[in-house]
This record gives sequence, C-alpha cells and structure tokens, in this order.
Amino acid sequence: MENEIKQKRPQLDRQAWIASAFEVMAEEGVAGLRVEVLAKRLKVTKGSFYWHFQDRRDLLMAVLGEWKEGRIRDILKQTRAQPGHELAQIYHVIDVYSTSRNRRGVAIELAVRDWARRDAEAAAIVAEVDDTRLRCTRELFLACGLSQEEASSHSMLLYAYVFGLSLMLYDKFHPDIPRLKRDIADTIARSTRDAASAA
Amino acid sequence: MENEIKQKRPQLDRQAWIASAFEVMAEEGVAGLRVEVLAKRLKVTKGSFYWHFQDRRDLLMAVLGEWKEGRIRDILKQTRAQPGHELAQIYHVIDVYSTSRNRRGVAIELAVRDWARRDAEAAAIVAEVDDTRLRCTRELFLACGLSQEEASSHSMLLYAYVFGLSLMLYDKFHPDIPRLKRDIADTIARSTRDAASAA
DNA sequence: TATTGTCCATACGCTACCGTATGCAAACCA
DNA sequence: TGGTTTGCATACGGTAGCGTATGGACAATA
Repeated sequence: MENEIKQKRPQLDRQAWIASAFEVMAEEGVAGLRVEVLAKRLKVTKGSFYWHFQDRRDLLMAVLGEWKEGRIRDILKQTRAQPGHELAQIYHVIDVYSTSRNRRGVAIELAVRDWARRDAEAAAIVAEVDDTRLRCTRELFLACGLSQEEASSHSMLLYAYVFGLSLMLYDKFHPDIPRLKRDIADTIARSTRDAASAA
Repeated sequence: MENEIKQKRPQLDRQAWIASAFEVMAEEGVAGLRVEVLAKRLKVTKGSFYWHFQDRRDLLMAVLGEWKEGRIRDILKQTRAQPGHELAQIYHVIDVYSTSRNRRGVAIELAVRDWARRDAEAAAIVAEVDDTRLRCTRELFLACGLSQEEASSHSMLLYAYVFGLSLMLYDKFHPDIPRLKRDIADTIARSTRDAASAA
C-alpha cells in the first residue's frame, strides 16, 4: 500500500499557523491575513484555527511577537563585528537589509509597518525594533571613530535609506542600479572615514 | 424659515468622491476605501456612487490619476530653484517631504505605495512619479556641481531617506530629533559641496 | 474495552461589502 | 405643463469573512 504515503495528519500547532501567517503577510499584507484563507492554505478548516487560537487577533499578536524576536536576534547578529572590521560590517548591514537580497523579509517588514500605522500594539513593537536597530548600527559607527552625534545621525540615515529604498520603484531611473547602490553605501559609510581621520 | 439653511443638496460630482477618497486613504489605506463607507461619509447612499462611477476600481483609478498629477506638479514646483540657490532648494525639498511637515501627504504616499506592491497599474504610476522625482532632485545636485553619477546617487539617497524616515518610529532613539535630521540633511546635501569644491 | 482528551469538520448566525435594479423627486426643457 | 434628464434612495442577491456550537474521529489511558 505505497499509496498511503502521508496519510498521517500533519497535526498542526500554533507554530504552523504562525509560519503560514508570515507567508500570507508577505504576499497580501496584514489585511489579507484572514482566518479562512489561512485555513485553506493549510488544508484544514477554521475549526482547527479556533482550537489553537482564541481569535484572529490572538494570531496577529503571536505573529507580532515572533517578528519582534526574530528581528532583534537578526540585527544583533548582523552588527556583531570583529574588532577593526566595523566598517566592513556597516557595508554588510546595508547589503543584507536591502530588498534585492531579502525580498520576503522586506515584504513582511513593510506589512508590519503598514499595520503599525493603525494599531498601537504593532506600533509599540515596531518602535522597539527600530530603537534596537538604530542602537546597533550606531555602535558600529562609534567604533569607526565617529562622535555620538555623528554616529546617531549616520545610523538613522543608513536605516531610513535601506527601508526607503524598498518603497521605491526606480528601475527606469538609472542604467546601472548596482553601481548607484554602491555609491550610496559609500556616501553613508565613507563619510565616516573622513570624520574619523579628521578627528 | 431660517432652519432651512443648507437644505440644498450639495450635488456631488466625481471630484467630491475623489477628495473624500483621499481622506479615507490617508486614514485607512486603500483596503479601507470602501464604497459604502465613503457614501456614509458623504451622507448619501451608494446609489449616488454608482451613478458617478462604474465600480470601485473606477474610483481607485481616478484617485491614482489625480495623485500622480498632483505629485508631479508638486515635485516640479518644489525643485524649481533660482540659479545659484540649488543647495538651499535641496534642503527645502528634504524639509517639505518629511513626515513632520506633511503628515497627511505622507500617509497617502504610503497608502499608494502599499497598494502598488500588489497592483500593476498602481505600480506603474508610482514608478512614473519616482522617476520624475529622482530626475528633478538630480538636476539640483547637478547644478551644485556634482557629476552625473554622484548626482544620481545623491538624488536616490535623498529620496529613499525621506520616505524611509516616514516608515520609522524613532522617538525613543535620540533626545534631539530635529538636530539629528539637520545633521542628516547636511550629510546628504553637504557632501555635495565637498565633491564640488574638490572638482 | 470503555473513557477521556486532542484536534479538526460541519453547520450556523451575523456583518460588511460589492454591484444591480428599480423607484422617485427635483431640475431642466419644450 | 407634460416629458426628459439628473442625481440619488431603496431594495435585493450574492460573496467573504468572523466567531460559535456541536459532533466526530482518533489516540492515549485506565
């Protein structure tokens, strides 16, 4: 009876629902995150959903919590530089957080931020994540020799630039986008060296 | 019969619906832009709506068209500098397009861009607007003496920064945000002078 | 083998929408 | 003053979605 493969019910848990929720959020945004749609994806009915979750908001809050933890873990990891290699790490962060290398992550990021514009709890989480990220990159700039103020402003510029880029549609603008991005990364990171060497 | 004031029906036209649609979009995003909700706002029923518009998409396309025209008009206006004052104009653009001075406009901007992520027609419009804006600010940088490549990358950095900032929640990060923004504006605009004077 | 708990299906009521059909009053016109 | 057009109201059918209630299959347990 080899046709009986996978007759075992997957036995869903909250994690499976949450994982699937991230998928839908990346494609459709928070508004598209519907209980019955999600159920169809997982090939069960919403009866299952309401067993694992109290209601839709319960899922949303779980997604939010997981997103926060993941994002904070990630920024800590991406900004952990070997002493003396902080500048390289800055370039690395710019690269990793750019849309081209991280389409799915950016889509989720934008969905969460759009959500946060109308939901206080989501806004609080986003604020925490932003604060953490800003601090982490500031540390890198500080290690490059910038002053507190310079490091703060460069950190904010880096961060705003990366996510701002993900909002734009710029294909028509320039024939060599990769070069453009390199130049911009240089502008953000290199003025560092000027300031550092001037100090 | 002074109680009869304003018994005159406002006689709605497409413009009134479109204007109201922008309001709703700023608050709720495109997903919140529902025919019956809009009708309730205008104190009529959707019978009126379907007289002026073929369907919901008809309204959305009208909104999109108006948005595009307005944005292109605006960037042309904001980047029209008196010869010799291009650098000041760059600072002006950064200021005008920042969230704090233009909350409603930014909200609409984000709503449209969120929409564009899932709708090809909206994406085409956004691409046009982005291209126009990028070219306009590039002209300013060129007038400041930057090379083509430098002007392009600075234009893109300026633009991405401004809209990226509107995605962030950074109140906790720094005690003096205005100063931070000034420093960033200097970084974006001033490296201009370095490059120009170095040339 | 009866019992209980786990996990999901089915069926239901309810609301918010979309779009259509039709009625209707006021304004314009002849 | 009767007819036509304009601009909206009302009523209807249909879908999608939320949350609840309840039943049932299956596994572990006793």
